[in-house]
Amino acid sequence: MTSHVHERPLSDLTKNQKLVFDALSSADGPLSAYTILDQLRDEGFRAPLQVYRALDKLQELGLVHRLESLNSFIACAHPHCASHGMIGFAICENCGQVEEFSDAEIETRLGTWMRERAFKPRKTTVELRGLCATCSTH
Amino acid sequence: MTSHVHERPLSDLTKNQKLVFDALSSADGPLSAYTILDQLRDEGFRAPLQVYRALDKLQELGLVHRLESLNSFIACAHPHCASHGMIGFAICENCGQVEEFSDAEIETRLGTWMRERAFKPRKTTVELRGLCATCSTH
DNA sequence: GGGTCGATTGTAATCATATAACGTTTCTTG
DNA sequence: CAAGAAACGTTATATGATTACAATCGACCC
Ligand SMILES: [Zn+2]
Ligand SMILES: [Zn+2]
Ligand SMILES: [Zn+2]
Ligand SMILES: [Zn+2]
Repeated sequence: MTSHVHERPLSDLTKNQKLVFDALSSADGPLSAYTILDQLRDEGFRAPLQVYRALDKLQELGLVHRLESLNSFIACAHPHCASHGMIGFAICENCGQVEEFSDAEIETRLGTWMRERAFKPRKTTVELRGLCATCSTH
Repeated sequence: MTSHVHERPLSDLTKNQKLVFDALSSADGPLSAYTILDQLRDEGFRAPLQVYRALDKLQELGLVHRLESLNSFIACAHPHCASHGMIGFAICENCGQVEEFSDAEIETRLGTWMRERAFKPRKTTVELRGLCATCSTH
């Protein structure tokens, strides 16, 4: 049954998808597709497409997010992000730390803007780049 | 005198900067760096760096914006965008149209979020991808 | 004019990110 | 089992961005 979006359990992930997801989950920051590829060479990964295909699926499931301004990927910090319309990221350009957040007010505001213009959203990107609290005081 | 940021008039742009800016201004949508390069071959452009260097400067001056989710660039639709902290783009994935906007409320909200966490912003990216009014009804 | 310094330019080589194309394998369902 | 859908493996290629180095230009001062 696929008439609506299920919460597919992690155990339903394929081998490659699980490997990529685990790599992202255990990382302490975002990873590029090619970094993931390198980390999974020992597991049999040979080509970028193996990573990109897994990433596509994981993003579809809401388990992974793409950071557009970094061309890299990060495991979702929340349980069920697929339900959110807007997800934001604060990215520290010094230490690489990424904080994921959402804000109902911003979501509403963007929703209003789009509705007024009959713009039908598919994906919303909000990325703040700068220095985190720790890095901005050093 | 360079003790503070001047509004450098367009006439102060160098030859390459002006060429790149004109290419973006006369385009009806965002252009990639390599598309710009191709368009400027007749003007003597030979290498990507000639484009990227001009783009860097133009972005610094607030005359051009980078669309992170498209890896491409667009001339600013407003006179003095450098003064805005937050600029948003609504990008139609069907026709390529891009609408630039700003929203004081969202800006405030993001500002609050960052201040509370002592996050020092350098660049804020807000990009809505989807279908414009025209394309979503066809 | 000559000297100096910073910004800009030209060019080649290289790195980094992402997809196309094609065939095979595995999973699911009837 | 048959048949379609999804995932996979592999090669080649497309697209986007930077490093490195030498040459040139422009503003400024002596
Ligand atoms: Zn998330
Ligand atoms: Zn930091
Ligand atoms: Zn602008
Ligand atoms: Zn459209």
